[in-house]
Amino acid sequence: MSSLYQQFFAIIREIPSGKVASYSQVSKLAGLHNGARLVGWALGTLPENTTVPWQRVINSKGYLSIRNPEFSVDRQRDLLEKEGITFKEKDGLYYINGDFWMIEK
DNA sequence: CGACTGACGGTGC
DNA sequence: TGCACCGCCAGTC
Repeated sequence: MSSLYQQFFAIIREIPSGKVASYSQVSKLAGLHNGARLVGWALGTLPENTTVPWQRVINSKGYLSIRNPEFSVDRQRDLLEKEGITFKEKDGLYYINGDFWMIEK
């Protein structure tokens, strides 16, 4: 595990319930100019039973773009709805309203 | 060791 | 408005 992982995970753990952050925002907080892909890759290495709130990290458009079967979109949406976040649906894709960003875009 | 890839994003056309 | 291209860093082949 490189310290970069720890950076990402530490930041993600600080996202409050009911709020979300984008991959880009997380990477910037970790000191990278644009490490969005890295954040996604790092999250993909998490075990299924991780304590990291991975569901609170989404892409900058507000869409859930997860593809990993261990962490499906349905599961992510379910977890976030339990935290009070509401979704809209379009063409089979789910996206948030825009009032749930931990950091303004 | 080089090329490719990834839960992405910004820029440019 | 939508799409193609490039960059970000680490891991794998």
